[in-house]
Amino acid sequence: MKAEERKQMILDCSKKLFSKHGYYNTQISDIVKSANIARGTIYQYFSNKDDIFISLLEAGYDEWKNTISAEIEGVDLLKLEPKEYLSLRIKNSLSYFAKDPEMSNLILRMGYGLPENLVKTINRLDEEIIAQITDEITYGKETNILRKDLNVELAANFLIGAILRIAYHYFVKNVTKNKKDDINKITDEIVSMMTTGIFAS
Amino acid sequence: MKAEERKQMILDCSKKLFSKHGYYNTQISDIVKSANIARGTIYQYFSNKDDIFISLLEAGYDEWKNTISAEIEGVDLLKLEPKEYLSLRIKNSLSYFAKDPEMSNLILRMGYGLPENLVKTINRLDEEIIAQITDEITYGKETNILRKDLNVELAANFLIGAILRIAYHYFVKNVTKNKKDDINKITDEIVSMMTTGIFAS
Amino acid sequence: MKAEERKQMILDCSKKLFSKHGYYNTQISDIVKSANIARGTIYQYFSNKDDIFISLLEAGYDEWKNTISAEIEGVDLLKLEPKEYLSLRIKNSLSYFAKDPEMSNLILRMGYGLPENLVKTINRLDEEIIAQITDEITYGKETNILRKDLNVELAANFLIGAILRIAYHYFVKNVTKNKKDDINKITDEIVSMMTTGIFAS
Amino acid sequence: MKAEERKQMILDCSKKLFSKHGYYNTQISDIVKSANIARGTIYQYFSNKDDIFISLLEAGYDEWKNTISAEIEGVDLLKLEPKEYLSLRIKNSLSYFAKDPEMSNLILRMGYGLPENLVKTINRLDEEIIAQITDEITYGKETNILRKDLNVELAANFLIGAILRIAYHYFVKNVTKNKKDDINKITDEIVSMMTTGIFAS
DNA sequence: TATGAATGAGCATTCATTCAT
DNA sequence: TATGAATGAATGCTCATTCAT
Repeated sequence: MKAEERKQMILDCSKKLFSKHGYYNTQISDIVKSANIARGTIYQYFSNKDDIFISLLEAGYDEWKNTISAEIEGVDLLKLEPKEYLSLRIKNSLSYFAKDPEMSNLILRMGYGLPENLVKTINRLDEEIIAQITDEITYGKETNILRKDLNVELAANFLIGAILRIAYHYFVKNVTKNKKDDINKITDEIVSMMTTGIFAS
Repeated sequence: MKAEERKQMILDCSKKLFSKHGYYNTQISDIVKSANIARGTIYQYFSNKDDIFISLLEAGYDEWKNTISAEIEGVDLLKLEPKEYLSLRIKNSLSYFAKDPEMSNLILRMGYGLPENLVKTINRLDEEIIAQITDEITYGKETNILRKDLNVELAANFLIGAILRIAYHYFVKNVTKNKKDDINKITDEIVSMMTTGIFAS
Repeated sequence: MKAEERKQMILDCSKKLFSKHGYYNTQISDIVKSANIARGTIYQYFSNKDDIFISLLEAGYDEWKNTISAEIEGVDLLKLEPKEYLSLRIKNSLSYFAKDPEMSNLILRMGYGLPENLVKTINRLDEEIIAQITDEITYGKETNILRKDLNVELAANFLIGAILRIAYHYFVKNVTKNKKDDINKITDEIVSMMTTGIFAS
Repeated sequence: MKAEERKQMILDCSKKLFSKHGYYNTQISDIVKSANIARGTIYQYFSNKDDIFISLLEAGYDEWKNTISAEIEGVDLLKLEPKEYLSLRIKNSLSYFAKDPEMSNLILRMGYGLPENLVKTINRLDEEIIAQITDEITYGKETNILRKDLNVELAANFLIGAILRIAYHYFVKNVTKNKKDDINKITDEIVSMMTTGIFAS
């Protein structure tokens, strides 16, 4: 087996294991067993455990970005209907994630690298939150406040995903000084997007 | 110091440390040092390291849910303008996260529990994705496709948060059989929400 | 409750636990829970864990010795038939052990204080040895070498008990210089006892 | 050093230490120090501390059983005088224990696995019991009840070993319902063996 | 005398990485 | 280049004992 092939094989095995058991619960010994190579051999291809994980992530993000761009080549953005354009972009991303659930898990899941029982707890708590939102959206549909054709499950995940990301971006990663103002502005913008969308009329 | 106070103090110290260094890189010895108690004392209040982390998460989610609900009490949902209602709900959540960034970090950040250098890599890759989306939104504004008043940074995070969450929900957590159909349906729904919002006209 | 009564109650609880789980697997916290007293109280009656165990053993051995002697008082040794005398002595000891199995366990069992799975292993190995001896005694009876009325199970335990004790006494506890001579002499004496008994003809 | 040799060396070092200090007071760190290997190396050969101890016991019992059987091969049991046969068997066992006192200690000693001071106490109490029996046997000889040529020390250990083993077997391990009957029967059998031996006349 | 929270030394085990062959 | 035995720092948890109340 060629060096490049072998390196790729190690990455494939690692992806499976990291995705299934998380970073800390995947041991080098698991990887070498799965790849059917000797313990030391792995260090001929990667400088350490981190290096493997990072290689995977870099490759995953790269492919994601390429997937997004690739199919847009040859399409004149300005000739596309705006909605079609957005649609195309979203479809590309979703296709990428749908194609490779293991890599998607590495890129998307929260709390990877935690012990299994903690992950369970997190999932349970998360589901409680989603349930609450789901109930409200259902109620909104019944009372004719929300569109009858709204997919409740999807809308709930959409909203929670958007809002949590924003909360993390503005209040954890970049802590702003004037939070109160921010909250109002941010809220208004979200509401505005959820009301009239993002397109110019 | 009363037992309840001491337990709370341990939780506070743990929250700081878990939030800053993640689950695996926070050692029991760090916590006891920070709480200025003896190694064994912590096991009088918690049965193990997991228990501390779980206690924190449970409390955090609880407070989040209470924050959401609390201020809605006494408000007649049906008497509120739909947009006002949505606004109130979002504001409550954001307020909660803005108020306690450490807990927010535990609840919101992806990849907690990973070694610090991996988190750095993830953040870098994430930023590259956001940059790409940001560019496109900016371009969309310049070309009058998107609303001139759109906050680019916020819209980018909004979109990426919503889409990643949905990708995780449909393609990692609940793997569907007919992915192709799903992708199309999901995409249409997202586009629809981003175009005409979620409200009944 | 009087101090003396309470001390006795602690000893009773300890005896049960030590007998059931061994020295190392009986924790002070188990004892205080079982005795329904506070953690610190136990140290008002005993200086430490060892002290409790030793107190139990001392009391047990004392009672054993008393049981042996007690019923002999008033009996003129020389007026008793030799066999009756031996019989009385053995019966007294057996009665003592039969009366208090928990204490007997503390005094008699080999390997107490070991983790449970080790004890299991020891028991298994011991049974294998006994099985081997049992087989031989059975064969000896069938071939008319041994008395037809011999209780096989009892004889096997009798022999193994006697021999192991002697081996321990002469070769572990008091290591002798001239082992070869010793082995021969010891063997002869055992055979002699097993042939014509211990009594003067 | 070959793998098999190294494993054996670890076992040898462990045997010494377990025999000297007992199971609980022999630490893994003591073993690795004594074997002059790294802490982790021991776990390449044994899965845990128990495993080492069990390996030792299994090997010890195996060798014991082999020692017993080995030298009997080629000897026609039926052509041997009964006493010679018994003699051979006992000699074999004693030889085994005399040859390897450390292993013998693991197999024979009561209470291994207890803290050193407890073992001391047990030994003291045990000696008191033996002293009492010794005294009586001496008296029996002086009064011509017991054979003049009886080795007092040996006979005392013989009797106590046999009786304690039987007590443990019948009253601790297999608790019988009708103890009183049992005691009488057992006593009679013991007395019978100590009077006319085990052989068919 | 009784309490039980606090203590902290002690220990088995894990696992990424090295390096001689 | 491949191997896999050896390494040893690191860590969560236990539990007998103390002591202020």
